[in-house]
This record gives sequence, C-alpha cells and structure tokens, in this order.
Amino acid sequence: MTPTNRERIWQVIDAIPAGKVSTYGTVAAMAGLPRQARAVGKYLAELPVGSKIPWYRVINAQGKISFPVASTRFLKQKQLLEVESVRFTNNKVNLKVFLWQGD
DNA sequence: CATTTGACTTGTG
DNA sequence: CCACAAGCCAAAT
Repeated sequence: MTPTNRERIWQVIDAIPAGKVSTYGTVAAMAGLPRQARAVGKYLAELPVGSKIPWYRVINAQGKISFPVASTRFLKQKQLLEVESVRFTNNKVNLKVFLWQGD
C-alpha cells in the first residue's frame, strides 16, 4: 500500500516520545520529505479531532509554538507540553535540550 | 495550467 | 528581539 506523504508525516509525529518535541522541518526530513516543512503544518491542520497523533509535540525552528500567543490553541499546546515536562522559557523551548531527532 | 495559500525556514538590518 | 523579504514546495482553487 503506497503511503501518502500525509501518512508518512503522521507516522513520524506519532513516534515523537513524550517529553520531547520536533520541528516542522525536522519532521519533514525524517519522513523523507526534505524542505516540506509547510506541508507538515498543512497535514496537521487536517488531523481529525480526537486523533491519537501528538500534534502538540511539533513546534517551529525557533523553538516557539506556531500560533498567536493569545490564542486558545497556543495555550492548549503549551499546557500539553508542560505536562510532559517540556520546559518553556519566555514562551520558547530550548531545542538543544528537547528536540527529538530519532533514537 | 496559473495562482493562491500555508500550524515553515533562513538571512538581513 | 522584532520586522520584513525571499526561498521553498505540495495542495487546493
């Protein structure tokens, strides 16, 4: 069965361990789709509600959440990560510590 | 087939 | 650190 790019990306995201995060660019690269960071965001946007995919473990290359700081989605994502002990400093994650790039 | 769009990234000032 | 520009590329229109 030929996996669609969307499925590859979801699979990669599903493999991100709790307490870690990954960036759009990194996820795309790990899915074998370099330079498709934007596509990652697009696919996540299509993610069905209630999906088991840990979409919140994906942030941008700046170590920040790609949503307006005031938005509900931003706060929800930040909370979910903090619960997994991902530390935020000035609304930013230290990727040197929390970025996941494989096993 | 041309254009727009987007949960991005990197460089510059 | 913030703003803006350019680069990038698959999907949707």
